[in-house]
Amino acid sequence: MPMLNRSPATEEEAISVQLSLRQQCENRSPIDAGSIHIVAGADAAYAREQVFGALVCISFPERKILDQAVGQASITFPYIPGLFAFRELPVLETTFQNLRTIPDLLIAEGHGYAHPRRFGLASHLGTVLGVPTIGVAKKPLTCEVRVPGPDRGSVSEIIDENEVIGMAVRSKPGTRPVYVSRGFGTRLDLAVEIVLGLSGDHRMPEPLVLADRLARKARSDWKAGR
DNA sequence: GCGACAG
DNA sequence: ATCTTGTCGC
Repeated sequence: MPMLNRSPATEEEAISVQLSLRQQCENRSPIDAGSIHIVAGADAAYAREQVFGALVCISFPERKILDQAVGQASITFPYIPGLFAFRELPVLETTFQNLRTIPDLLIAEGHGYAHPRRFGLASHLGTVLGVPTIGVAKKPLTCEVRVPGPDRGSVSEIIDENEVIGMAVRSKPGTRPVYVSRGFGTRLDLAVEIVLGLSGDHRMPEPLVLADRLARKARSDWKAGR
């Protein structure tokens, strides 16, 4: 089954795609925490014109690795803040096809609703795959955030245009907070709950740490064999 | 116009 | 994200 999706040719086209898919995203009713048993993390690593994707599924809340997959693609879109999804989406879709397990929830590295148009990578990926998602980013995108308290579990709201669009979460003491938002089929409170349930050993939730390592390994394996 | 700007 | 050794600090 060939993948006929092309990357947008212009920024304007990319933005209109976001505005269109956003409607579809908002249609999906949110899942609840009780239905989450398998959580996946998604990440990518770059080498020149190649990008390597990785997905790792773990059990929740036990954190046992259940399945994982990698994928490779050529880069087809530049990095533009606000349009980041168009850079990583193709390889993550390919990687998802290589996965044997359908996760109950997918964690993307980047923002979901906490986005200028409320449709970041996490929202976009979830909408395209039909899998509930949340976004976890290392930095806020557009708006500044109050700093949460020093204790693990402390949170502060990310507010834009008088709306709470995400949460800064102290996932590990002594490190900078992570920026959490809902994606496709999820709510912010659940997103925060999951992040706190899967972090602590590291600042980022475990599935993202594992996916990051796997993507880097896929890249080094590729470099070694050429 | 200038600076900011997920990864 | 990536290019990259040593180094300051807990």
